Amino acid sequence: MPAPLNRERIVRTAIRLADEDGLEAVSLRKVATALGVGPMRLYSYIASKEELLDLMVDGAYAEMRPVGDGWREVLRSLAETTRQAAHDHEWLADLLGGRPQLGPHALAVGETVVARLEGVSLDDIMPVVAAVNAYVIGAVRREIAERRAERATGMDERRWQAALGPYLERTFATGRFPALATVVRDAAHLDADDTFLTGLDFLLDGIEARISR
Amino acid sequence: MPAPLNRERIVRTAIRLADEDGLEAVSLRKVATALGVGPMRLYSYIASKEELLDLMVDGAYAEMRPVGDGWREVLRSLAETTRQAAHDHEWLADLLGGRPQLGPHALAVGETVVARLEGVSLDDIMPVVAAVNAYVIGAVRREIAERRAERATGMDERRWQAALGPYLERTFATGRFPALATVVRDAAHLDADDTFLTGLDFLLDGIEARISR
DNA sequence: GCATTGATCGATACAGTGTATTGGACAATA
DNA sequence: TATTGTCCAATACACTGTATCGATCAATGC
Repeated sequence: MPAPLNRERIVRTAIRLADEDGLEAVSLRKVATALGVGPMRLYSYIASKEELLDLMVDGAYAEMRPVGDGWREVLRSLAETTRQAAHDHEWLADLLGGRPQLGPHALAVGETVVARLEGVSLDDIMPVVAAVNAYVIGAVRREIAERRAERATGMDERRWQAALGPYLERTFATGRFPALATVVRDAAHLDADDTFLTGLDFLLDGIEARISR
Repeated sequence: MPAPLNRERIVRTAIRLADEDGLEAVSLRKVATALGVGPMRLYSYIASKEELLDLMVDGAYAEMRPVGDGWREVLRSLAETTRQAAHDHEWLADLLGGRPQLGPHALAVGETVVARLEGVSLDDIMPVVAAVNAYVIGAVRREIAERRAERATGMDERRWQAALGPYLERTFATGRFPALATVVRDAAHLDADDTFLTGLDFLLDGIEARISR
């Protein structure tokens, strides 16, 4: 008999399974089997699968370490550490924003960020942090979704256009989306990093305008 | 025998079920039953449940009508019409951003937006639209998640603090999250509309700075 | 020391899921 | 008329989350 069962071991196992084979590989039976116990044993430690998913998310928050001096650096770091966590745990993109994050590690991240937001007035803190979080969640979801789509349509990840070229080419050939076609065909394409950072800078610039008002 | 079966009728039925009882009420069996056919019939029109979900999302895009003169109004309108769709179809919040949106109605929304973005240089269009979309998706997800949590913890939706007060009160009483506690306790609280619009304005302000450069 | 109670935990069971497969009815062809 | 091919419904499979029940075993009362 290995270490005794507890919430943390259950959550760690679930995270491992999700890292390896995606969120749909996380079933209570599989988690239980990986731990060498019967499925019903888990219900001594968690109330439902939903709670397990919440605990997994909070486990991911435990890896996030926002740092930096000054509000801009801190918010940027919050964004990047969240994005990094989603890269390490792609299933996080499916769960982020899906329900309020009130676990201890999520609150700890929030505490660290808020505590370092010098120069931001009390009433501005919530809207500012909420906006950055919203942007990051949306951006990370799209990024992971694109990554999966690329992976699904052959292992080519060189360029969007090459991957789903046939479909888009055909669609644009109908002439129904001329403006869109021009952008996709002729505009410069940023890579994932630059896209993320560019959007983040838009937001931080806008926040700066408010802050220093 | 009613109208003949087709994709559109299947999707409309699935959307109705999701509107009424949430996304987890959408099973192929239930959709089929509502249409008076056997479950397997649906596979003549859709390849999998995932495809049905994609079609539902594209169906929601069909209701979005971004309008306005000038890039700022258009982007604001895009944000608001997306948010409105998620209010009309809460399940949309669960699906938005989860996979690339390439259906005809989603592309049509993109076309409308891009076509109206006068004054934005070609290379800026994609990052700008992507940023607004990312923000909206994240913001809407959080908003819907909060709404559900409020609904779950009793029908009170007056104030966050009142709804999950006990848990937060207890947590803050530990003194581990002093900065967070101060913000939650003492800062002004915006309602959902203002929170959404404030964050959106941050982003649009930041975009404006770039555009007019 | 023995009987009884109470908690603990595994196995079983249930209702539901997405979807593969199979078999039969019917239309079109030879 | 015989045969082939197409369509569609029913059955079946493997799996899900979780309620329930029965047995095991420790602690308690006499």
